[in-house]
Amino acid sequence: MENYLDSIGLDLSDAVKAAPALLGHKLIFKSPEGVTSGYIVETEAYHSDDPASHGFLGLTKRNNSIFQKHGTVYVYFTYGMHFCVNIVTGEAGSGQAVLIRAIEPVAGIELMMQRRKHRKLKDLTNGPAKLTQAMDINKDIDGTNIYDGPLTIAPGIKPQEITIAPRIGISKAKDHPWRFYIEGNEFVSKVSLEKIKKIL
DNA sequence: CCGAGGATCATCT
DNA sequence: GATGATCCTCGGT
Repeated sequence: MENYLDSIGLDLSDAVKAAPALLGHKLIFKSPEGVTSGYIVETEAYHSDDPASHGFLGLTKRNNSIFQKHGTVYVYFTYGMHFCVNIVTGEAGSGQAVLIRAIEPVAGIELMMQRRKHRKLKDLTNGPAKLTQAMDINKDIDGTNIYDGPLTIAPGIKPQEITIAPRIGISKAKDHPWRFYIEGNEFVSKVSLEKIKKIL
């Protein structure tokens, strides 16, 4: 057995398959200050034929890593102050990824509290830019790989119920129901009124 | 609880 | 010059 990811056969061949498959797994980041981790409770898929995907318009300096092999970490900076982290999926060059939108804090909570100005536990990592702030994830790890980089995936919890809902925070292709979250988890950024369907 | 508006800058047109 | 895969504060209900 090579590592955990191979052992569970995590399917990163397609963003829409990988997004729900990642739910429940533990996201671990080793920073110089210490290790922080949390269960992934909310994701969004960005497919290659998707106008909302950063890979849609082709290769640029900023999105280079979304065109690398699956498992590559793609971090981008937006709104002048925020970072968001993605895990690349599919064939190299296809330009698709899964955005990590929220996690449930597990380890390094004190550290995350400090970085988040001692906000309440529930406001620590319930949003894509909040979790990167709490874990201190930035452009430095853009292009690293979850198989051997500082950001990795490990065993976590088994979701009892997964809700599929429209993506949020974007202006294009909002209609694609490619947001996934663990139903009932209080660290999900925003519970949707429009629940397309539920799967186990 | 909820919605509106501001912050702030890399990237793209 | 405009935009954005967001967050926070503030004001109303």
